[in-house]
Amino acid sequence: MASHSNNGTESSGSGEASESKRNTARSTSYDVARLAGVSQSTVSRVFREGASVSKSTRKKVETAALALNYSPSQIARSLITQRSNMIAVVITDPSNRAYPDILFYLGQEIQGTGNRMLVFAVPRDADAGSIATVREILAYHVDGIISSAMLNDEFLSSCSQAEVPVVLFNRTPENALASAVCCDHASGMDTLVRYLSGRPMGHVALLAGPEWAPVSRERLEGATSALARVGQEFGPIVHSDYTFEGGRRSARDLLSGHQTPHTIICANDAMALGVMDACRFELGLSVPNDVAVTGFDDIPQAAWPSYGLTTLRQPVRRMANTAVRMLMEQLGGSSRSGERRLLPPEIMIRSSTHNPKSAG
Amino acid sequence: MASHSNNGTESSGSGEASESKRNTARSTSYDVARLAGVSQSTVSRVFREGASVSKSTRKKVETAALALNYSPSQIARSLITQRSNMIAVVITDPSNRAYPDILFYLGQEIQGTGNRMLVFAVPRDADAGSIATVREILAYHVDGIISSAMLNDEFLSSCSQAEVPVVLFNRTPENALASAVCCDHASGMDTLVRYLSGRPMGHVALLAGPEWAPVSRERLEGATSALARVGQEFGPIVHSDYTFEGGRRSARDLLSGHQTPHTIICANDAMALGVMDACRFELGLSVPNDVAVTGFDDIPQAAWPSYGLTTLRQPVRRMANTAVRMLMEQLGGSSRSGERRLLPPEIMIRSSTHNPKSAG
DNA sequence: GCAGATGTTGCATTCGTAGTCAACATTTTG
DNA sequence: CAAAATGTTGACTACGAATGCAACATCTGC
Repeated sequence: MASHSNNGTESSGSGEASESKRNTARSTSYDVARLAGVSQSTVSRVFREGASVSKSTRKKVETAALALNYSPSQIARSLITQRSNMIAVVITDPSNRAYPDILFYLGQEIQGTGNRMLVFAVPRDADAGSIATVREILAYHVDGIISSAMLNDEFLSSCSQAEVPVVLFNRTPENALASAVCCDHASGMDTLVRYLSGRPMGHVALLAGPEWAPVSRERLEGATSALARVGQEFGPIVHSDYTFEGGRRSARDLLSGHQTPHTIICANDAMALGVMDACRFELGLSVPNDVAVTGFDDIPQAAWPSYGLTTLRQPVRRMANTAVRMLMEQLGGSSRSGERRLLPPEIMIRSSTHNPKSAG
Repeated sequence: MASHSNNGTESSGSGEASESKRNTARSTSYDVARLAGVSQSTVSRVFREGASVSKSTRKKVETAALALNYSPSQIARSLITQRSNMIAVVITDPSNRAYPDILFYLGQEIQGTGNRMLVFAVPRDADAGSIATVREILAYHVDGIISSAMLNDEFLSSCSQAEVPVVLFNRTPENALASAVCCDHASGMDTLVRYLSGRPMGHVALLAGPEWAPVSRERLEGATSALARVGQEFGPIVHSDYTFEGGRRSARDLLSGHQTPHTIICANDAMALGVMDACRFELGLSVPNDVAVTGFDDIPQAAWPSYGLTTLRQPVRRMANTAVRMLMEQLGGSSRSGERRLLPPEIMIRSSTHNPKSAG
């Protein structure tokens, strides 16, 4: 079936002395035009939406294009149309286990809009805002930017000047130069605390992530204000590193003192599961009878029977969908920059906490 | 001569009168040239490696560029240099939990080479090889392709014709049109079986993934030939769906018969952990005393104390590094297409199997 | 059969940068 | 100081597709 080597018309002999200068392996609209016996403009029109081409001409061109395995160069097209159909996605911090999922879902959603995802990985969050990075991104003429790293004002105003809309992912901008879609960590913590407060909570300890992590900070603040709101006092606040091991270590510290907590609210699941293992296998404590534990994220293993962790599910998929949609709306002009969208996490009640229903 | 956008020359502070003809938001090399009082060629040279520019001229240009927030357009540059500095990465099957990690590490590695990752997500593996997809990818003038989806010959020969090297990721091509880097599932299974055979294995059952999944097939075949090689008979082969739940169901089926296995070799960790939970919490069996269980992948929770799953670690990070390096070598001309690189997985011996050392 | 309306097509130009070549400036050498 | 070698710069064109405009073809109504 692959007979597309030298199709008829013997056109190769028609004074093609240019054979020697064939340094490009790709065929161009001129090649197609010559083979189809039309002008380059016509070829261009065949490959554009809503251009005026007669049926017979279109057929000739399509046949020629197929024979030459031609498709219009997005690069050349971008240059003239000022649209690249590429969306930049900025990520940082290779150690953050949330990024693979975020990247993946953003890729899916961007693909769904007919655009492509161009990935920029910056070593650390702090570097993300640098002027070198924004230059590099804008150099690719991307149509928009979705960033899960914080971007500073200089970065954002460069984008604004270049008329490239920016949507921040789980980061809250301080001005209207960017839109944002975030998980509503505070309302999530409020839901969780409200549920927990259906029974006596005893001493409450908080296990936060790294102090510099914005997301951890939001979760921590959400938890403390929620606790204050229901009039619940709370004990020590410990910072750890978001890992399973860190959770274990912190649990040992927390529970070896003389005033041990009865409830531990953790800033992510990995730490919460570490806490649970430390309780059960090292400290001989029962979860939830001696200690209630909660997490955040709802990673797959939180649902496994051996844990059954009560946690909050960050709606990554919907957040990705929303981020991409917001960007598209701005590109289409039907929406302006500066919009904020907060998506509430869903509470997943499992066996690591007292279930009010079963407690009645 | 067309007059390019005049961003500089007179202080743009209040001179927004030229707003009307300001159709391009980005400044170009002409703008910089005018502001610096040099030619466009000179500006271009300043931004290229190893070009001959005098010190004073370079300074003038750099100052002007900074003032106009200029950086060379990658798009225009790609058009003329025939190099885009973009690597296409093809992924499929959103349900495969391995993809986020692969995508992430590939992104990191590609970034490390000074290139960018352009992501193409195709709905199903079968569509990946379609001619429409390859057209789309080549339209972006990508310098190379890394695909974790199988690509057919038509796809590969299109790439070959366009002189775009292809590296397959965990897929074995049938010809020399593409290179490949794969996890050596067979040798991994061999290592695992050799380790297991240090003691009597009893009845051995195999829990495979979906029948259509190439990776599952390789793991299964690797296990059966390794078992045959050590003279170990093996019992039923069950196909499941790679999930925790599927593992649980399969364990119930396998272990409720009258001839129950003493060793279950699973094609991935999720299923293996499901098997372990079913054994312990539903069937009242001890792991490893009644049943030994092994997995594949070494997902984080395999190492957690409550499981301690013996498994094989797919070296995703090194595979990503290798894939990118192979691509770069082909781009640099120091290597040709058709190369195969097999990276052996690392065996992680934990408590879900009898450890020969502790058994002595 | 003809004027006017509509539909198709080609020419020439444009997008922003790289790179060739020739002109000019500067330094080195005899 | 002249001649040659070297260094620096600018004019111009190529890359590949999109598009305004004009030319041409076809169709409509009378």
